[in-house]
Amino acid sequence: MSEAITMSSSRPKQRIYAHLAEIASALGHPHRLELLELIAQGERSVEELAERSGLSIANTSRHLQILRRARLAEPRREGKRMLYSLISDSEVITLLGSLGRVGERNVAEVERIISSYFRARDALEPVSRDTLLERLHGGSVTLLDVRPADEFAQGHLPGAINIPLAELDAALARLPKDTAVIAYCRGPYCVLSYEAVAALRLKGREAYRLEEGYPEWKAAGLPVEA
Amino acid sequence: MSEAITMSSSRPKQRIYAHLAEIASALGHPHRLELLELIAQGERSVEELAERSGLSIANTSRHLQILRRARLAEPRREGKRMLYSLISDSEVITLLGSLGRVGERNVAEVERIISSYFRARDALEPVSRDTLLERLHGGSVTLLDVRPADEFAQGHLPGAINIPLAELDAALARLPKDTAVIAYCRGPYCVLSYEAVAALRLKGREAYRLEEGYPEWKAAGLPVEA
DNA sequence: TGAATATTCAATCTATTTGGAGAATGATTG
DNA sequence: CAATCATTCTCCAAATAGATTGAATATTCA
Repeated sequence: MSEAITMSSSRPKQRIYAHLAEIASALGHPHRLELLELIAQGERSVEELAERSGLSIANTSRHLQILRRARLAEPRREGKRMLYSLISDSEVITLLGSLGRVGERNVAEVERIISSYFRARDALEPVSRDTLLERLHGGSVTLLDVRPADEFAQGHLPGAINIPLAELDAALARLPKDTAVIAYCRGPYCVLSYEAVAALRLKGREAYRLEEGYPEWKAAGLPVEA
Repeated sequence: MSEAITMSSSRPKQRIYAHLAEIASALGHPHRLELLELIAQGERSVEELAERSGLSIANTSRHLQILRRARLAEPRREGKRMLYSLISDSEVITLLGSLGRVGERNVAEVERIISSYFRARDALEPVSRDTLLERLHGGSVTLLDVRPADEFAQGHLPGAINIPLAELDAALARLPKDTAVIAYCRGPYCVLSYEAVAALRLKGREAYRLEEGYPEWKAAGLPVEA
């Protein structure tokens, strides 16, 4: 029997798989996926991450340690704060994108949530990156970033206007009335842009949602403004 | 405070992340990564998987249930056997590839194992898919599949000769003496082809390792033979 | 030193891994 | 059709690992 060989009980492979499993485990908790989405916008302190994710500070810190040990994120100290960022942002964002694609394709409920919430029938069908580039080139379109101001400040799509979702009603005047609006936010599962589009449509504006967010744009190597 | 909005405590997102976390958790154990590598060669029964992974049947079955609930693999019944296969093989293989790339890039020890074991200095530097295609086109190269015969039978690269690693010494005659050999096996971390190359070089043959395996080739949409 | 941030600890609760025993399912045979 | 066999799944029990909170402990700044 060639079992000893066929069995592939090889040391180097198993050591590699042990590390890869640690990375996958680190992605294996909803809170950590959300933390990664937040960190992907730019470096952020533990306190901010706790506030935006709704977790306690201690728990946030604990989760961050796990991301850190798996080499997905890394902190740097700035005064009393620890600012976390992704380690190879574009590789990590690609990995998260791939995870999402498997979910959308293989898990019926994910597909259901996406098509019922993020891709409403009619004209809410999201705009792809290529379509956006085309329409920006054509001219008459306003690109709207609805993330909080500090996330916008750390990087955004070239030419985008920042109006955080909470201020959208008050700041409507800053959006040209006669051009279509394309809104984006943190990523494919972030609902800020979805809600912005709904709100704008209620006001009679022509609005669409970009199907990806700032991190994916940046990971694709497209130019960003800071 | 716009916390309720900024906090992104949105239902649809959290439901999606719960599913994605389940998928990631399913990848979060070395044994399951190895099972996936085996399943990626083609459908396989619980017994075969247990034998090749070195796990007990009960444990193998348990792990397979987890892959099943995460919608990464699926069984079909054939007589008394349950044959497991990947659900969207090319998406799943892409995900595994992306996981591997993050590991190679971010985890120093993974990079170390790979370059010391899989990429020995000199001429053992692995051959890329493009190089393979080029050299196949050029003619004088023998493509060698060193996986077990049943895996070969379920699909292999066009024109490949199958000599399972265990039989390599005995079957040396089947390899043309004057052309270089490029060997491949189950995937980037599979050691069969590595050992085949080492063995062939001991016999004075010119041999190289393809840096990817059959599943990656197939997932890339390239033609396969069965 | 005191205030602000982040990490670690202790405690608790829950989930995962594993082998072994046995149940369930489907094939085979008398 | 019953009896038997092969294969897979489930349940059990013990060990291990993970998640969460509040309290205690660093670390830095003023």
